[in-house]
Parts: sequence; C-alpha cells; structure tokens
Amino acid sequence: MRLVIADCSVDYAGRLTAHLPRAKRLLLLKNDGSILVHSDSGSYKPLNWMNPPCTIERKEAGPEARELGVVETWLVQQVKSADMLQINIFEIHDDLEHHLGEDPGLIKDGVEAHLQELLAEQLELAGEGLELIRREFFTDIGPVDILARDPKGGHVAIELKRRGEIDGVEQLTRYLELLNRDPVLAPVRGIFAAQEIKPQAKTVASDRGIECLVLDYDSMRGMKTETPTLF
Amino acid sequence: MRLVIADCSVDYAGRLTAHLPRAKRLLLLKNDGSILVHSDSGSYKPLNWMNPPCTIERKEAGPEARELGVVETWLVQQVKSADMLQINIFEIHDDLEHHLGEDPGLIKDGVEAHLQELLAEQLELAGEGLELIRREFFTDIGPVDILARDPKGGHVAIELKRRGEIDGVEQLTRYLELLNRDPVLAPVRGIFAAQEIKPQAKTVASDRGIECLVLDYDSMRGMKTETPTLF
DNA sequence: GGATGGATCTCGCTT
DNA sequence: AAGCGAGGTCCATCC
Repeated sequence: MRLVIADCSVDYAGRLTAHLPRAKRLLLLKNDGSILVHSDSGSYKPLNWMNPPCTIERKEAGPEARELGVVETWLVQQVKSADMLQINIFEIHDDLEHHLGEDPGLIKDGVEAHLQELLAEQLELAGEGLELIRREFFTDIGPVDILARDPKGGHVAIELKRRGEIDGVEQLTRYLELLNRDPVLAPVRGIFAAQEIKPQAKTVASDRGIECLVLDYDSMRGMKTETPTLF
Repeated sequence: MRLVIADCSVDYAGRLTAHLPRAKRLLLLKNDGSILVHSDSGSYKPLNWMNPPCTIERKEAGPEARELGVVETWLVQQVKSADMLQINIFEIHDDLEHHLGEDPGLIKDGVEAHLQELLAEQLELAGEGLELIRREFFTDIGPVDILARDPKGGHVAIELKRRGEIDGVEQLTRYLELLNRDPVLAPVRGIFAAQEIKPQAKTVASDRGIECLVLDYDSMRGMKTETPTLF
C-alpha cells in the first residue's frame, strides 16, 4: 500500500464524467492496483477511485500542463472496461509505502436470516395457533419466507424484510396470487413483517388485505437467549 | 487527516456485530471524526468504519488485554446512534498527520436526466408520430416520465430507467391504471424504456401488454451532438 | 426533516 | 459467469 499526500486535480471518464478541482488530498494506492482519492471529510466513499484490475501509468507532464504547475500525471486505466482516471499532480507532500499482507477478512453476524429464524420459532407473534409448514417455501416465482397453516382454515404467507418498503408488498402480492391458485393451500392470506414499515408500504398492504407486522428484533432475540448480547 | 499503519483487531457493534482478526492495516482518521479501516485489497469500501459524528477515546490496555499484546485501545462511538467500534492496537508501524483543508468537491455530469431529455427530443424512437405532451407529467401517485399523444388514438406513458428492473414495471403499471381512468387520456398504453432491461422485467412487462424499449445512450447523444465526447 | 430512487454502488450468494 | 437481493448501504433531490 502506497500513501501519497498530494496537491492534485482528478478527471474521471467512464459511466459518467466527473472532475475534481485542484486540492490537497490523500491518494491511496492498493496492492491490487486499485486507487482511492480521499479528502478529509465525507464518509467512507472516496471522492474518486478506480477498481481493480487497473493499470497506473506515470507520465511526465507536457509543456502546457507544466505551465499550469503540473509536475506529473497518472493515467489509471481499467483493464476490463474503458473507464479511466487522470490525476494531475501539482505537488507531493508525502509519499510512503507499507507492506500489509493478506487480510484475514471480516466476520459478520447476520440479521436478516436471524430474524426469519426467530419468527419461525416465535410464530405466535404473527397470529394465534399458526403452525409452521416451512421456511423458504419454494414457488415458481421464488421462495416464500415463511408458510404457515392457519387454524381458522387456509394458510398464511409471511414476507420478511428488515425494512418494509413498497416492493416487498408487491413481491408478497405476487406470491399470494400464485399460492391462491393452489386448491390445497387456498385461501392464503399475507402478512408483511419487518422491523420498520414505511407508511406507503403500509397503505398499499392494507389496500390489498395484507396484514402488517412490526417486529422488535431485540425483544425477539431477548426472548430466546435471556442474555442480550452486550458489547 | 491522521494515517496510522498498525497491527490491530477491530470489533463493531451496531446494526450488526462484526469482528476483524489481528492484522496489519491502515487506520484513516478524518478531520470530521470519522475513521476508516482499510486493507490492501478490496474496493473502496473499508473493512470497517465509523461515520461522523463520532468520538474517539484512547484508553490504556487493561491487564488482560496487555497480556495478549494490546498496547492501547480506541473506543469509537457514534454520537447519534449506539453504534460503536473498538480497535485494539498491538503495534504502531507508522503514524503521520497532514492538514488537507476543505475539498472543493466533485463535479458530476448526469446521465438519467439527460436520457429523459434526449428521448423527449427523439420521441420517434418510441413510435412513429408520437407527439410530446410533457415530461414529468404529474399524477396523484407521482410524475410520469414522459406522456405523449398516440397518432393511432389515445396516449402513451413512458417510464424511463437507466436499468429496467421489475419494480419499474410495477411503477408504470400503477401509472397506467390511474391514467386509464381519465376519459380524456384513455386508452393509455405503456412503454418501458431503459439502457438495459432485465429478463424478468421484460417478462412481466409483456404479460401486461407493456412495450419494452432498449435505448442506446451513446447513439442518442451522438445524434444530437455529432461529436461523441472523447476523453 | 423525512421520503424517494439512483449508484462509477459494493458484497455475497445462488443458479 | 451472471443474476439477484441486501446493505452498518451512501447520496442527492424533492416534497
């Protein structure tokens, strides 16, 4: 990894064209050939970048560029696409290199999958007497998150999201249309369950007779373990 | 901006919990309090990070941690949420600071808006004799990208996307339902236009009698300017 | 300020 | 390899 603090301007041409006026920035050159241009604010997204695989070609500044104060130009080219990045360097304030080695990588704990598992175990939250048939009930148009038998007759299809938005309701609607054609399952009603449901999604759902269910992940987790995970 | 090359392990707890085993990495501390943890590969997304506003508290390692080789611990806390990051430092290989100043920021050229503008000008691409009524035709459920008069009678509603996916078809379907209730406009047929249309979206669209139109942005731009923008 | 939709999305999993 | 869904999405824009 090479870290360069430089006064520079950057031009990108690819999916879009973009320009960064001259300023002092961090240029981060990774070992895989990728490059990131960071400023001192903003979030983790760089101002500009190039993904690997790419080649970086260092050029002397031409006479015109040199007149403007450019001391060297980096031409970064994507190998697979036509994307390119041109970095004009006016001054290098610092330049260092470190060998980091392979990174063991991030270990994540999921939430989405866990939510489905918890609701399948705590199906009473979705309605009294519901009896789990299966999680990931496969249909021709995709898997239904949870399918359950309704004690009042028929079945219940549950669509689970972390955040409930309108397209989740659309998805569940398509499942319900399909499932209700099956005489063994019909009538099938829908439940749209999420940690948070957007007002628009709620409106569309109720228009279609779909029940909305807001889930409290922490309390569901708490009910299971009795030991809320502290950091 | 402070750049630290350090042997470290990182733990995150917030929306999810995640752990980075001990390895040599770059810790990038921005002036606004945010912090990024980068390895020497991957794209621009850091392995772990904390968005501003946040506070970073440096602590001496406790006796147990010290026994494992930890020399100091950074506790990074989000100010608005309960998210936190704990960085255990085993060894600091390099540590430098640079003042970068305000960044003038990125200047972008749009694509989406441009595509709508171009299609409105080149409406013959969507069908012979179409007559533009207006772009962004407002309805109660949102603006229809382009509404045109059909010489064969009735009207045409065009939904534009850069990439045509299933929810774009859903959106257009809702518009068509609404527009067809208006006796002045009806019958209204739909055209789903995009630079690229996913097979699923194409299937759903044709099921509903919606025409799909794949647009070539470069040639549309070329027809207008005659000078394709070279880098 | 909240909702909405795009992104040079990125990332990971499934087909 | 390509498609699909989710993201600690981020991000700008619009209302």
